[in-house]
Amino acid sequence: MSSPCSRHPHPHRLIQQPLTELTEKLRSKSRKITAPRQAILEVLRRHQHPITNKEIHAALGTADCDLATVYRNLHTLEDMGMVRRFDFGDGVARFELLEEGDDGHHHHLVCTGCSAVVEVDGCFPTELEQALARRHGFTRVTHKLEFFGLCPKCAPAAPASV
Amino acid sequence: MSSPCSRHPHPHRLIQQPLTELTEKLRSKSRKITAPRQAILEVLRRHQHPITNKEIHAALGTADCDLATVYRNLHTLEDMGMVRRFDFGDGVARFELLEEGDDGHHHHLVCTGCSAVVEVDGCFPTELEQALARRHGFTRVTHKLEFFGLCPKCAPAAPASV
DNA sequence: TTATGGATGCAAACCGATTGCATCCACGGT
DNA sequence: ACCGTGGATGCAATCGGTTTGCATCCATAA
Repeated sequence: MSSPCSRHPHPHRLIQQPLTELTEKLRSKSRKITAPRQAILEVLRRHQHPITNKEIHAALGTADCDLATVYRNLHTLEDMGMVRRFDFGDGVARFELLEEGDDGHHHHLVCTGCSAVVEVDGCFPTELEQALARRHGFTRVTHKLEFFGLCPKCAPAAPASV
Repeated sequence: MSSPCSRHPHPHRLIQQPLTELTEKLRSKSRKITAPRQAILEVLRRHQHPITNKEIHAALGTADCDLATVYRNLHTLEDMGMVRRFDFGDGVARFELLEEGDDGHHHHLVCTGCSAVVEVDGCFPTELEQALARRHGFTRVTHKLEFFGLCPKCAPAAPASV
């Protein structure tokens, strides 16, 4: 359901820095290395697709902590640039752990049937984004872009059109 | 703050069908033409940028109705294809009235400072979207895309970079 | 070892949005 | 022009995701 596409690997999502390296980053910014934080980072490390606060909380297992703590820590990690927040338009925030030096800017292809997620490499409208910024005098322009569709498994019985 | 760019008009947002034509569309789908509905359509007609339920409710004036009625009617209008829902990522739904025959697919450039909105004509990643769909076997692929940045008025005192 | 400020647990609050239910009224049928 | 009916509305309760106030706890530096 959420296995990466084998023919078109997305390496930036598969390799992950070890936990110690992550906690070291916490230490370097004088944030405390607590049990909930380590557990949350461990969960994030194991997931290559955006994951919700609730899913993180559920995946903590024995290292359980309060849901509010999960929310607070994801804010902290986001502020520190260690995770990136994604919005699939369903009113639930999702997060991905970032590699060192990666700003995490990429997009997803989400199945509207089963919620399967494909990581999309590359970013398209960069030139158009700059033209847009210039035209309207905007600065620091970025964008949010996500794709939605039906995955092969969820394709309708009588396939209509592409 | 929200005046359309004069050098690059966005006609699809400026002309609007008369109210009678809108209510006629309601009648044709056997929905009742009620006072709240007319008032809501009138408000939508006057706004060329996406507007929230709460903003619509506030703009009703004398034709006031319950906020829940606004929510319900926007669902109805969306189902009928008369309005399109947009998501600026702040957890609040926004709506635009659609022209006859327009599916409303377009994007926005939103100022993160003052929330000014510029309508963006044209749609970019169509070819890439199809390539993406093909590659992963997805069908009926669409996308959500919105741009964010700082408008000229909100540009920082010491401008950094584009 | 200590003290100190950040982190946590718990519960309440918040906010956009939805819904159950009684009442109301727009509209087709007569 | 009048009825009857089912959709529409008002009101209040509810829901789900998220945030926050506060007392307590504990990771870290001194």
